[in-house]
Amino acid sequence: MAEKGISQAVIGRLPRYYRYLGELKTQGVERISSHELSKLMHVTASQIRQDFNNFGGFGQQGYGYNVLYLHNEIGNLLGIHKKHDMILIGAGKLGQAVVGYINAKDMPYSFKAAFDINKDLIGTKVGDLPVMSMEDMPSYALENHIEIAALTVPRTVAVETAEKLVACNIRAIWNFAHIDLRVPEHIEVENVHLLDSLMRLSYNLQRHQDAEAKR
Amino acid sequence: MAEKGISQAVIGRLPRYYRYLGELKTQGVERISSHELSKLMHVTASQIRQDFNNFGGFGQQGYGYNVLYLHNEIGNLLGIHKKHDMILIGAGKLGQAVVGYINAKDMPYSFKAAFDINKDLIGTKVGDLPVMSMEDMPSYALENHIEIAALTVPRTVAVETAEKLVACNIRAIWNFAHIDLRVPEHIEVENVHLLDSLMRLSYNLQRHQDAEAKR
DNA sequence: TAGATTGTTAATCGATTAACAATC
DNA sequence: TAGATTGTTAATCGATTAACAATC
Repeated sequence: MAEKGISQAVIGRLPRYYRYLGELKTQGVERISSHELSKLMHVTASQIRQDFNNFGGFGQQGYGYNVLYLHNEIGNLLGIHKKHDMILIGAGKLGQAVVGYINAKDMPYSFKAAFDINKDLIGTKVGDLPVMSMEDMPSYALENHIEIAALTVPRTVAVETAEKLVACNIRAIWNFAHIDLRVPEHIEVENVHLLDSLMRLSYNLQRHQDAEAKR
Repeated sequence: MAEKGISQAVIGRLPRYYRYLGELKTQGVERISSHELSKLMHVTASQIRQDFNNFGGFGQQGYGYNVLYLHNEIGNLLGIHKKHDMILIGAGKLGQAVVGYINAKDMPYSFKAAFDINKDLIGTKVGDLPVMSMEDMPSYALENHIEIAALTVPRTVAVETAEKLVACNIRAIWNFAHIDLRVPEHIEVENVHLLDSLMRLSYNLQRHQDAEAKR
C-alpha cells in the first residue's frame, strides 16, 4: 500500500467499487475478473485494473480478484476499519435526516452528538443523540477527539461555524451549506451541494429536450 | 447558444459560477473580468473563459463580463427561467428534509406533492405538501406533466420505483438511494450518494493523516 | 489612440483506453 | 502445459493552461 498522489478521479470511484463488491460478497461470489466487473459496473476493464494498481494490485494473474479480499482492501483504503465518531453542527431538518441516514447504516461512521444555537432544539434529541448548545461544542469535540463534523447550518453562518470547528481540531468537514468554505490546507472538506446537483439535473434535462425537439 | 456536446466537467461548474455571480450581483458589482473572478473562485482565468466560450461567449473585449447579463445567461442554461414542478417519492426523513431545503429556496424548482407506500404517512403533510398513496402517483404525474422526481426510498425498492417513474413519463430522476439506477437512455439521472461522499471524505482524511505521520 | 481583456488557437498535462508481456 | 487474466507500458483522448491576436 505505497500509494501517494492518487488522483481524485480514482478516489471518487472507490466507494462505488466498494458497493459492488459488497453486493457480490452478499451473493456469495468468490472471485471476479476485471472483465466481469466491468460489464456489471458499465466501465472499462482497463480502468478497473488501472484503478486497483494505483494501490499496488489486488489481483492474481489467470485468476482475477478475490471478492472478499478486494472488498476488505478497498474498505481499508476508505477508512472502514476504524471507528469514526462524528458530530452534527446544525440540528435542523436536514441535519436530522443526515444523522438518521448515516447512523442507520451498518458502518463505522456514526454521529455521537448534535449542536445548535436554537434554544428550542437544545435539550431535545435527534434520533438518540442529545442536542447540545453550540457553546459546549469545543469542549465536547476536544475531549472526544472528534475528527469529522457534518455542517448543516444556514449558509449565512456556515463560514464562521467552520472556523470554530477548525479551532477545535476538527480535521474533516462534511459541508451541506451552499457556500464554499475556506479553511486551512490541512482540513479536508467534502461538499454536498444539493442545489448544484439539482441544477445539473435541470441543465441536462433541458439540453436533452432541446436535442429531441430538433429531430 | 449553439452549444452541443458540452462536457460534464463544464456543466458541473456552471452552478458554482451561477452562485458566485449571484453573490456579486447582490453586492452591486456591475462588471468583472475573468482574472478577478478567477481570484475569487480559485480557478484559472483561462478555464473561466474557455467554459463560457462553450456557449458562445458572454463577454466583451477590453471590458470583461457584465455580471447581471452573465448571471442571467447561466441561469438560462441551467433552466432557471422556467418553473419546474417536482414530486417526491418516499416521504421519510430524508425526503422531508429535501423538500424543506428546496422549497425554501427562491428558485423555480419546487415540490408539489409527495408519495409513499406507508399508510401512516399517507394523508399527512410534508411542509405544505400532501402525502399521497404511491398508487395515485401515475395519474398525478401524468396529469400535471411532472418531469422531475426526487427518489428518497430505501435502496431495496429504488430500482423498481424508478421503473414506475419512467412509465409515467418522468424525464429526470434525482436519486438519493444508494444504488445505481438503470434507466433508458432518454432519462436523466443525477445521483446524491451521501455515503459515497462520506467515504471520500474519510479516505482523504486518512491519507492526509498518514502523510503527516510520516513527517 | 492606448490599454485592457476577451475569444480562440496552440501547448501541456492528466486520465482513459488499448495492447501485450508476465505469470498464475 | 495451455488458458486466462493480471500488471504495466504505450497510445489515445479529453481537459486544462498558456499564449496571443482580435477588438472593444
